[in-house]
Amino acid sequence: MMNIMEEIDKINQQLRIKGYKMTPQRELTLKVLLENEKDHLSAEEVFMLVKERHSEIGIATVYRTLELFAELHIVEKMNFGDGVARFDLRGPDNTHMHHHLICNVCGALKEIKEDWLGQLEERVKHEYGFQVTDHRLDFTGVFNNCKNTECKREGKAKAV
Amino acid sequence: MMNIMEEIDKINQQLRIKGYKMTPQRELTLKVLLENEKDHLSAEEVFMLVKERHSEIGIATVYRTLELFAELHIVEKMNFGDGVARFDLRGPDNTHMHHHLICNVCGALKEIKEDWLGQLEERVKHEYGFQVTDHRLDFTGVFNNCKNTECKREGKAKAV
DNA sequence: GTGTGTGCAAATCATTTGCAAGGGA
DNA sequence: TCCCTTGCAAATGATTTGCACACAC
Repeated sequence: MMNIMEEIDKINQQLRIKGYKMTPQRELTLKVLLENEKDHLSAEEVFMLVKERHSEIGIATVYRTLELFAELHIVEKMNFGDGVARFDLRGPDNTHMHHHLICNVCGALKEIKEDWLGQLEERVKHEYGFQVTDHRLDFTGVFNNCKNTECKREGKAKAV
Repeated sequence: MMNIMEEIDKINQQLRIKGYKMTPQRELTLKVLLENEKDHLSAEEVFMLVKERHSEIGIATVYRTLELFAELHIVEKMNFGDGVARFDLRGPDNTHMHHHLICNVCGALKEIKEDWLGQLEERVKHEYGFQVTDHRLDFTGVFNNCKNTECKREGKAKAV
């Protein structure tokens, strides 16, 4: 993975190209996302983490920033069924090539950082006449080594 | 696909086993789901369709019914990013073996009624020590024959 | 200055819940 | 009777919006 400052620079450029500015709020939001890349943070979680370093920020700004990042394909807005939107950084080229394993028992969420769907996308193209631009693949189940039998899916999307 | 009355009977039994009753509201909700199997209806859409035949029903009942059906694995509660939960009937054994194609241009949603993930589930099991119980696979992109270039994803999950 | 970005508070919208009443075993 | 179920209205909680102000080019 790239250096955080490099990432920020690159996204700074992306913003400028589209006529947006890199503000302290946006930069901090980005840092928080980069530093917690493995967790799939909700807007509220991002807000609290940003607030630790920049206490004047308002939650509406975080929502607006995340929405902007989603439009620019910097992050992906996902919903794992716990009632809040969660934000997942995309890859270096803003590609989306990872999948999720979600443990039913402890709620842990692990990423598979590979793209397993090349063949299936070909199949979709030929059999269904559908040109794929993005995909989403989540597996739910249980980790063999999941010890956490009492806490049942408490709505946290914590990295494993 | 099975006869609607047979389906209802079967689900009736599932309910009884768990100590629940088949009420007119539940039966109508089920009928609406079966009759619109290809559309992925939201709770509000189900509510309006049920209301046409049973005008006294309250929307809370529909929410509670759909939640119950989801617990019993009769339907699956899904989120396609348009801000509402949508409900997808499961197969005859309450299995979940279909995938989605979502057109970015017209918003159409088509189901692939096959399970393409057997191999990948094996891979997850061996490489990640994760026992899969369910999965979700959505592709977004464009249908080659999508004519609908002006209407951009209006939030409807209409069957194609 | 013009337009973009921000914080605050109020508004919105889907969904959930409390509660009193209905109805079947 | 007991417990499940329902409709209504009110509550909830995440997200969005209106607005006045601040800031950068």
